[in-house]
Amino acid sequence: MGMIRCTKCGQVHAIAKSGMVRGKQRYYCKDCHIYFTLPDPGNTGVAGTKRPRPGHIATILDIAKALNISKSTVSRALQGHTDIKKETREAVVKMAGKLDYQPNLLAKSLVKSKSNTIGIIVPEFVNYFFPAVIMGAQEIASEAGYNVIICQSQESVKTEIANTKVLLASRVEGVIISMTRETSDFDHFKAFGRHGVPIVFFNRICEKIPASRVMVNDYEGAYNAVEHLIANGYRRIAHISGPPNLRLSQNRINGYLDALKAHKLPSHRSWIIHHDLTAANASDSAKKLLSLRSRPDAIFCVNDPAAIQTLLYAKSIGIKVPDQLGIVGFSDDPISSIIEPQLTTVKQPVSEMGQIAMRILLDQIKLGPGPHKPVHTKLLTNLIVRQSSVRDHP
Amino acid sequence: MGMIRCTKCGQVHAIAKSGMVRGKQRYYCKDCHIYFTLPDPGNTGVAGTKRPRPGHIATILDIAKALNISKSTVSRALQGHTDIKKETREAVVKMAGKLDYQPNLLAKSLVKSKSNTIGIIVPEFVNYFFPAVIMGAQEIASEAGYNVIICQSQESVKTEIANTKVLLASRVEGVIISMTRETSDFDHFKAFGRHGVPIVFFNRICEKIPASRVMVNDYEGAYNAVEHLIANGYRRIAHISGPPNLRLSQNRINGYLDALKAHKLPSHRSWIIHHDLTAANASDSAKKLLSLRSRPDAIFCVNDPAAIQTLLYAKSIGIKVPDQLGIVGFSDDPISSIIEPQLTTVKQPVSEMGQIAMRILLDQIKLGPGPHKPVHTKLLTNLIVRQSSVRDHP
DNA sequence: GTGAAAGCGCTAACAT
DNA sequence: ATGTTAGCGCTTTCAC
Repeated sequence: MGMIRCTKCGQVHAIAKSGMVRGKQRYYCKDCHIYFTLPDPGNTGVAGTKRPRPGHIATILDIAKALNISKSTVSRALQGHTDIKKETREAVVKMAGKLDYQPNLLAKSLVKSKSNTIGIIVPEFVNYFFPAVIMGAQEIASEAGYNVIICQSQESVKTEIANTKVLLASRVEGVIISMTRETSDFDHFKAFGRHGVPIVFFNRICEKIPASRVMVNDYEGAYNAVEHLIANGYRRIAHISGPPNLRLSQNRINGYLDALKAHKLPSHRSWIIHHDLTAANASDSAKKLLSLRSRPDAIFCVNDPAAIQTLLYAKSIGIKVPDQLGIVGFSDDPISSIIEPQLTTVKQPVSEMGQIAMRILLDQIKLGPGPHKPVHTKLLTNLIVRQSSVRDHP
Repeated sequence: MGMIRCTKCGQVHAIAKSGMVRGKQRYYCKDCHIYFTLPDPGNTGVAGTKRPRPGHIATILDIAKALNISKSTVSRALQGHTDIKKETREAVVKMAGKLDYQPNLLAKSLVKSKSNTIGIIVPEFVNYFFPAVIMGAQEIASEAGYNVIICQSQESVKTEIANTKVLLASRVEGVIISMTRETSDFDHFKAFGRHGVPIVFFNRICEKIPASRVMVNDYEGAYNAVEHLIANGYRRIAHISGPPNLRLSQNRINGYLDALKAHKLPSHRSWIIHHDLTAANASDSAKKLLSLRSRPDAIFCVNDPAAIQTLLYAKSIGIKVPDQLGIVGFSDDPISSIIEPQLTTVKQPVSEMGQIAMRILLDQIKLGPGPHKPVHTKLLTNLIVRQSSVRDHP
């Protein structure tokens, strides 16, 4: 073993290498039965005074060393533990400030097996709806001391699956989801359940998963909207619907159909068009409907962006709204009150939706692991009557 | 020590308690010099076969045990290390699936001192602008394998400071920021620099920090907008500006003033109103300007939401746009092309702004620690002439 | 009231 | 090709 001498007996003959400690070779003296490492050559002063390289972020250990106390004490002081001497706590806090200490949430989450993080998955960010829901949700989460990771699935199942992986890997404590328009396989959502991570669906819910849901009364909202059109003298009422696999599309169609039925009005297969919720596609759908030989005199749209495209298209080809065509949307997008004529719409409580979804989720988290009874919340919509559906002389 | 017997010699007299291991009491036999723990009473089978309690998330150790290999091998197999036997890798992957293994990013980030996470701080989510920028940014981040934590400061410095703390604690590798309208103290941003976390400001930049910036040519955009108004015969041109401490407000004011000066048109102190960028406040500002004895015949607005409120207010009191009042906005919000008359606006590349900010940030991260030369990017705007500023007979 | 040490789940350097 | 071990930064028994 060369010139290594035991720190106790000074002998050289009985020394063996024995692993590494903090990057330094550890030796073992077979005579003295002791382990030791060589003192740092470049640091002949007090042992362990290794000053932090620049760019090093201070840890509780740095604070502890600086104050000559243990890191447990520092940890306790920083957490506001009661049984810590007042002066000690003050010294720790002061030193933390001096060393520009920033707690490491990753380490904390790891040791506590609790990330204090909520995941949110939404399909897009383009329209008013989802950012507004997120605002509401984030507000409640912050109040409860939770952070939020927001994911956009971009209406792609593949991305949605990737999102769930990231959230799972980030050990979120719960997830709020509005699905992709094309999601029809739900295994990736089930992974949350298997790992005890509660889910709350909103708006675009998944019925195959026993999870909590926040929706609006889509059926009644649609029913009222169509009834309103009927009351205003419209008789040939068409519907631009959303993707057929979304429950909200089905509910709104049913409300639409039942309102027609209740008033003994005809419904045609060709008067219902499913579209994919993109703006371009909505205006195509409007075009299709308005080129029908049996042209509808009113269109109820699954959401405001579709209604707005419909309105714009009608105007562009010289169809007068509301005289020749009545239009009602769903959501109350800010554009609705600005476009001319102003859009009649079924207003849904958007920000509240996010708040309530988050409250339900936090409750489930508080209840701890194990499956809980899902909560199904149905918020109320109300019809905002504006110009696009009201004729002076029906 | 009661009835505890040494696992080697079977004696009882020389046993001492010696700390805890994995929740179990460890004992020491003074005769044999060995440590041991008692076998699990409820698990008399093979030692270490403790099956996972429900709700337990599988770790690499679980996979390792199940396959009777070491966790390093599992770790390497999962990372796609080259020097792993093919069969071993396949077995590991298969078992990972069977055990529903989900990697723990917190642990990985901790050990690698690399979180693969970027932070974004924006003032709000209400208007089109910030969500659109975030979309662009997130797109680039995902491509590079980075996750994003989005924070809303809600135009509150206090919240903004809290946001920086969270991001720092989450060990984000970089941050993209658009400041609060009221941010005038910048210490909380400096913390990022001190910890080697690069920042990129966009839109609402901070000049007191030597960080990268992404902006548009605010001055030229404003200049062109005002020159366009002048070309259309407007002479008494007012300006609804943003919060005075934002650089973009100053730049746009300067462009406005210089355009007036270049064309020898008057500028009045009372024709420039600062507002706080909320919708309600914008319409107040419009009201103020339009009640002036020397009423302006055109208004250039710092952004589209303000221009839209101005337009709505003018219409509400019967002022004809563009005949009696010319209006130009900034941004090209989707509403601009829908409102009537359609709004002339200085279009800025919104999504690109997010993309470029993220690219710059990722570059700085790649360069590693240490201060780097900040990159200042100025994107080009272009004037979209619509109806709100074009008179048939100037 | 404080310290010592185990351990959260993972990676990487070293040893074999 | 695989195992052993230390350690990322923190919390939390347990011991004194």
